[in-house]
Amino acid sequence: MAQQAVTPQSVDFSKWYNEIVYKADLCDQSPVRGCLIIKPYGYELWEAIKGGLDRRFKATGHQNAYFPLFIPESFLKREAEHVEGFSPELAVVTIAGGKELEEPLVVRPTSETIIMDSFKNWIQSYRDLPLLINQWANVVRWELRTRPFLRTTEFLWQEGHTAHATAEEAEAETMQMLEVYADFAVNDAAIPVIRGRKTDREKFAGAMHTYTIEAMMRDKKALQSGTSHNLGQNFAKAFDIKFLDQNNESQYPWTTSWGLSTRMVGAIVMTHGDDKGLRLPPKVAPIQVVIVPIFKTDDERSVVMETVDRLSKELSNAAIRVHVDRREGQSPGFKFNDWEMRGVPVRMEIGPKDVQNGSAALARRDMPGKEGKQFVPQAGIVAAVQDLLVDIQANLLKQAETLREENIHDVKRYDELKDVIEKGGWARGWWAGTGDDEGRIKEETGATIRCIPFAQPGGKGACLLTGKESAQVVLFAKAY
RNA sequence: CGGGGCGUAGCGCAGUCUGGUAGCGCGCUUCGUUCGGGUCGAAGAGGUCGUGGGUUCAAAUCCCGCCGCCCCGACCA
Repeated sequence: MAQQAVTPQSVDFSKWYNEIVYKADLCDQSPVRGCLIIKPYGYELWEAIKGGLDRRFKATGHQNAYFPLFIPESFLKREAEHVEGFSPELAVVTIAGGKELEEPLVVRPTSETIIMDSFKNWIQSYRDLPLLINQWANVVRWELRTRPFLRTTEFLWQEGHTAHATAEEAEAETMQMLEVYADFAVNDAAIPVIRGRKTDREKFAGAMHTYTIEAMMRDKKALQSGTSHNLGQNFAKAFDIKFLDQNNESQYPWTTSWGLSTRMVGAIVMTHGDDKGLRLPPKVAPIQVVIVPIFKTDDERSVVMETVDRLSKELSNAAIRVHVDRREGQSPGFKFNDWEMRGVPVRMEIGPKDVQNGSAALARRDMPGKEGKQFVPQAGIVAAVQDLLVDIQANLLKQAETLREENIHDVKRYDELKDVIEKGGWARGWWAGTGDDEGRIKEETGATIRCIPFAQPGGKGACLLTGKESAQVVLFAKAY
C-alpha cells in the first residue's frame, strides 16, 4: 500500500521515479535480474493503453494474431543488419527437454523474422495484399541496465507487421500507424508528442526508415514512446516473400512494422506525476473516481454508506470507473494521500454533512489542496463528474504542452546546443552533419538526435555544427 | 564488461572495527480510541543474519570461496 512521502522530483528525478512506481502500486521487484512484476494496478493501466490502441488498430483494418515465443536462430541471421542490431541482447535456448537442441532457439527480441516466414506462405497474389497483422506479446532483450517500465529485460508490447504491394502503400501505412500512436498519446494519455523521422544512426536494425513519437518527461529528457518502421523490401527479400501482380509478374512486397510497449506506462508516470504521486489522465486511469466515506458513529456510517452506495452506482451506470474505499483501519486523511499517490483523477468525499445537505465534495488530482476541491449537489453528480474528468484530461495535456514549449530552444551554434543540453532542455537547429558528427555530440554532451520533425520551418539555414547549408532542422536531447 | 557500494524480520536500517544466546523504526495482527488532509494507545506475531567452507570453547561479527542486488560509465523500445 502506498505510504509516506517520496523524494521530490526537484531533488532527484530518477529517485522520485524509482520510488513512485512502487509506492503507487504499479509494480514489484522481480527475483530475476532486470525483469519486472507488474501488479494489478499497473496492469490495469497497461490494459487501458492496450484497449485504446487495439480499438484504433481494428479501426484501421488490422487483425490480431499470435506467433511463437521461440525463433529458430537461423531466422535472425537472414537479414544482416537485423541480426547485427539484436545479437548482443539475445537470450538463446540451447538445451530443452534435457537434450542439446540441434538448432538453438532465440527468445524473440521482436518478431519480424518469424512473422515474415509465415507471410511467405500467406502471400501469393496481389489479392493477398495488403496483409495487416498485429500481435500482443512479450519480448526479451538482455539489457545491461534496466529501469521499471522504461527498460526491462522482458517487456510487453504490441508489434504490427504488414505487407503491401507498393512502396507508396507501405510508406502510407508506416505514417498512418505513427499517427495512430500520436493520436493515442495526445488524446488518451495526454502526452504531447513530436512526430519525426529517426536518423540512420538511430533507426531500427533492418529498416529503411524509422519514424518516432518523442515525448518530453518532466525532467526534460526525451522518451521515444512509439516507433513505426518502413522496412522496404529488406525482409521480403531476406525471406523470399513474393507475389504475382496484376500483370502476372513476380514482385517482392513492401513491409512495415510498428511497436509500442509498456514503456508507455513509464511515459505517463514521468509526464504527469508530481511530488504527491501519479496523476493519471482520466481516459487511461484504472479508477477515475474514488469515493472516501467519512463518519464517526455507527449511525452516521449507515446513512453515509447508503448515500455512497447510491452515488457509486449512479456513476458506474454512467460507465465511470468508480471505487469505494471501504477500508476501516485508515483515517480519511490517510486515504486522501493514498489515492493521490495512485493518481486517481477525482476524489469524492461523502460525510454526514453531505448527507444532510444533499451535497458531495469533489477534489481534482490535477489541482492541489483546497483549490481543487468543490462541493456539488448530489443531483446531477454524473454530469458534474463527467465534466470534471474532461477538464482534468485537457488540463494535464495542457500542462505537459506548456512544459515542453518552454523547454525547446532554437540553437544556431554548437556552444548554444551544449548550453541548452546542460541546463536541461531540447535543442532544435539546422543540421547537415554526419552520423559520426552525431556520435561526437553524444560523447560530448550526452544528447542524441531524437528525430527530424515532420513539422519543418521551411527554407534553409546553416548547420549548427558544420555551418553547411541545410534544409532540415533536427531535435537534440538527452534521452531515456 | 570496467569502477564503487551493499546483502541482518514484509520494507528501511543499527549491530561487524573490539567474537559471548539478535535489536530499532515503519508495516502487519488483536482490542480500544480517532475519523472533512498522513489519529493515538496497549498487547502480540514475525529472522537458517545471502551461501559454502575454515578458525574458535563460542561467529551476524575474523579468514577464504561462491551467489545475488544496487549505483556510476560503454549499448538499447
